[in-house]
Amino acid sequence: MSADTRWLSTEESAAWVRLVALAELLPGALDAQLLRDAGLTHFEYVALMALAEAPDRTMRMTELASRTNATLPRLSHVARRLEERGLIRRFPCPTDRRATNATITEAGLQLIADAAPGHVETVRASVLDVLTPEQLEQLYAIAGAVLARLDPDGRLTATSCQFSEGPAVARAG
Amino acid sequence: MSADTRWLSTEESAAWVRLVALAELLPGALDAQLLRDAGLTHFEYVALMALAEAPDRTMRMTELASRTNATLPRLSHVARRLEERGLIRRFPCPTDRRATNATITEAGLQLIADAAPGHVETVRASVLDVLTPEQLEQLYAIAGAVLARLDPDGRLTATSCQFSEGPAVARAG
DNA sequence: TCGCATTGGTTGACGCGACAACTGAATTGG
DNA sequence: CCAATTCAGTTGTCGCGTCAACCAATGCGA
Repeated sequence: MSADTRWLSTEESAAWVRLVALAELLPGALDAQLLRDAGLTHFEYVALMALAEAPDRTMRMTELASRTNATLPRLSHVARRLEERGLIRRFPCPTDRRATNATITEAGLQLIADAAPGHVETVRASVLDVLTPEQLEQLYAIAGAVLARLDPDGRLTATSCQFSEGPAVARAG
Repeated sequence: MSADTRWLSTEESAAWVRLVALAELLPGALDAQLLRDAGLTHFEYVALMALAEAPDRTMRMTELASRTNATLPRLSHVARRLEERGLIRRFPCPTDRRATNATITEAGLQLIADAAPGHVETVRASVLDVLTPEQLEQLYAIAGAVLARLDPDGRLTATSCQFSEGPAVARAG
């Protein structure tokens, strides 16, 4: 154990404290709005959105877990609840009988289509609209660098949980 | 309901996805290291550190909750566990008999003193050391802007959970 | 000084996520 | 072609955080 710890400078400490506060408060804010307006956790929303954007609206559990930065047990629990609510369906994969495929139902598509505008509004109000275009780019780079450390193998880091030109639902519906 | 939702641009979506992934993965990483090496949640660590740095190593529950971005019920539960472990003590405030004061014990001071180097090491390895000084400044500004939205009244946003020149424990012990 | 709203804090119930254990299917090595 | 390992997924248990309800003390208005 090295006794020569490099303690944090004032600037480092200040930035770190704010990042920690952000990481603490952001998830709660997202959950609060979505639960209130759509009865969905932010994680559930992201999972449903990922399915909606997938080919055939279907994805393997493992891949869905990767795309949503979740462990497999966690996804399994969430999938059971979503299935009980009729928002997704699960069925064994025909080519690999170990695997399970999940598909979003019409009810699920409808729900996220209804939830999307309010969610995007919240994301804009709480984050995107308070940043300049340069800051947006900086955030992209900074988060990318940190994620490279937190998820070295890059197996996680969902590539998409939003939309550039409207929800996939609109195109797929 | 305004039907004219401003969907996310490609740049916005990319930055947002990374921020969400960061907020999802960072807390788990911090908890994992601290639990493994010190048997403490990151939240418990922050709370103990706040007490260690407070005058008389004592703070009102309400203020401690503010400084740690926590709700009062959450802090109350955590405080009970910490007290059962002998890391803090609670006693009624003499001047306001509604209030409760919390004090960190010697055992608590010892524990965070032991835990601090490893934690700082993790913070450096996963975040600080992968950012340039400019990025550190950018992160400070970006997180500040977002926090102003998430916590408009500014009641939360702990001002310190780290140290510029070594842990307060060293000075106070 | 009485009545009422507010503040400070605790408690209990519930839901979600982590972890470990487990099942069954596929792969690999001899 | 069988044994051992790995992979995909589910389930049960436990701990933590949220919410609502609650109690006690304080402040405040009339």
